Amino acid sequence: MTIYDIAKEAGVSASTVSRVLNNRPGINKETRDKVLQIIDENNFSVSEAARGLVNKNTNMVGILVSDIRNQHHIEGAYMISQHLIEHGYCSILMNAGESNESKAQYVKILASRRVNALVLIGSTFQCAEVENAIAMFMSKIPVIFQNGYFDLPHVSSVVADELFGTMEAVSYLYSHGRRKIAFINNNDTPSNNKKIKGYKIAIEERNLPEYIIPSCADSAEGGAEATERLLAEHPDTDAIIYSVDILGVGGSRYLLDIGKKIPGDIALIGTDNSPYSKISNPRLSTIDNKLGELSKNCYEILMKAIKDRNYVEHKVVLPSLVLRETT
Amino acid sequence: MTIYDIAKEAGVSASTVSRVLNNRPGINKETRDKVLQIIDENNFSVSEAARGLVNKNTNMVGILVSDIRNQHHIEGAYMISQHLIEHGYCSILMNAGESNESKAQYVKILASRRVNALVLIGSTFQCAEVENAIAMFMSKIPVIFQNGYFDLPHVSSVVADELFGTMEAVSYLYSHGRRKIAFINNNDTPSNNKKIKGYKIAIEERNLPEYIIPSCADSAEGGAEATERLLAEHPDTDAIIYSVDILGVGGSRYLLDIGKKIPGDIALIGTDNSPYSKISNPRLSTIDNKLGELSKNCYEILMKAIKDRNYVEHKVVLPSLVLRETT
DNA sequence: TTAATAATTGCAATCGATTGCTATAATTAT
DNA sequence: ATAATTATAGCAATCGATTGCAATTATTAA
Repeated sequence: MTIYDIAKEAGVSASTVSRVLNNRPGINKETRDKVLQIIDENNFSVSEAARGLVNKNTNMVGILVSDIRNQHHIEGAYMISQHLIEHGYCSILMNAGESNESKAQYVKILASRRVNALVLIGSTFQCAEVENAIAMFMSKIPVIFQNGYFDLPHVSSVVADELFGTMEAVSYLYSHGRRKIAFINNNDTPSNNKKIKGYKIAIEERNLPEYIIPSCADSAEGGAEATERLLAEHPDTDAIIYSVDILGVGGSRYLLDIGKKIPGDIALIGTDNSPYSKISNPRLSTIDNKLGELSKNCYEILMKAIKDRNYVEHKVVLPSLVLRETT
Repeated sequence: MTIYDIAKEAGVSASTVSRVLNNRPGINKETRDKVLQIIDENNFSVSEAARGLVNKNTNMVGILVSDIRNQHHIEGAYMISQHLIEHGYCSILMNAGESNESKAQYVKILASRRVNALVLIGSTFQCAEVENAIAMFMSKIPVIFQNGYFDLPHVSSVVADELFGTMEAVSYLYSHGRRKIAFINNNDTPSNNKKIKGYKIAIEERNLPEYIIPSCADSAEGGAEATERLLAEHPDTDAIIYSVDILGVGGSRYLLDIGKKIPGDIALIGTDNSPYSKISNPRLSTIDNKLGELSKNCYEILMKAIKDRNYVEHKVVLPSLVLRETT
């Protein structure tokens, strides 16, 4: 069913139907009502694809998420897509896959769909492949990168200063008497690298020993296992910072199981202030990277950029410590 | 940049470019290479909208999720969209909003985008508004409803027999000596109603008292608060079934805080075998509704339905108990 | 050497909308 | 009653692709 079918039934031309559909002036009320009635009777809905073709505007925004199963990412994507819908835009939410090549591939797919803007959520997009894909296929449309940065003139960014966050955590632990502060990392991402860097700087500043577990599975089990590894290597550890909360949840569980007191023997700080940190037992202290605020900034920039294709902004938000039962 | 621009630069017609783009036979290798080179030099990507217009096929599938922040929903959506991508389809993932009207509205939006199929994830879609919207605007394309059922000839469904699951939980608790078994519900959804129904049947069968808390906030705090309410009303409660795991996590926390032994004094069973149930302390026993299996069935049906527009299937999967530390 | 066949490529219509311009009918002014 | 103006509605081109059919050229057969 097309506007021609509607036109025929209503005894008018397709132009008239189109004008009714778009509330254009200069249509007789009777004609308009008649057309509206036929549209309603036939459950007709306009093809956005055809409309987009002539308008050169798809009203679609691509949201690329590095791991859609990540609570924070999805929360950000959720906020953005809600706002988009309210403004008449439709969002194509995609999970970008593991490899850099596949991530770049998704950029190309969204370019083919001619999205009006692109939002990247997740630091793992920060790689040459994606940067190139954006430079090649998305150079004409606004891009907002949440949690990462590209040196491209039309790409806005919103990042948490994770280096600062981790430094704050070390600082807090130190000021409460901890001297053997460890860092347990899950995987190698630009975001985690910043955390490690912050940790190293803060540790070095205070002449403390560096206890780093560079990688482990991204799960409670992984956190438990890494904590076990850490203690085997450095039994005198008296504080642990985890690169993500879920590791801390598993870690605290393990430490309790082997009879350690938390925070008596060992203090624990996770990262991200995730739901896990709130419900874990004991409740996990955490570095709050203000992901909510990040997302909020992200869609605010997005909205401005959609209106004004040349709008670009770079925003940094400062993390803060949330102290609960593990410190 | 369009195929005409490419054609001009390559000194051929647009038809030729199109044939190269689609790997059609009957093009001289030299011509093909030349065209490919120009395409590459210009970072050209085909407009899927224009392509979809003539092919009457958008290669897009709509995935409507009732709450994208729900870990299970998003996991299902993730699995489906991964498979779609592998098969050359693009998925439009949308969060459908609270009200039934807004949910129906989203169906219409996706219809306008001319998706090739629609996946509904979440029992809350089971309402007249959405059913009507589908009957009106999506009557020609396959629809797969995960976790709910519509009496429409072209709508497939995949559901967990939650009634059975809750009955099993009661049965288990009863056979382990519990006689004051309560049910705590978060919100009023078709899915939860089935759980309550199963609870009531199983309770009645055994002539036990019905302890029901009909609603509470969908969070750990909500679960704690509801558990407190339950005990105020029925201090003799010796087992609780929660409509979702997160309530049980909050509940167990509260019970521990007031000095109850778990499972000594009170046994706890959550629902859905979510990550929360695995990491909570103590680890929560749960009714596993096999959401993973559900999603797997869902995309299998989806793939068949995309190939054969008339394919319809109704699948029921049986939940099972996962026993951990709270029973 | 000429006819027949095969290999390439282009023309033009089409998909489902939108819109500038023109044509016609209805009003109002003179 | 005629001219000028306004209100409506349609024609046809356009957006960026795809494809059946025709046209041209190259190749092979007779």
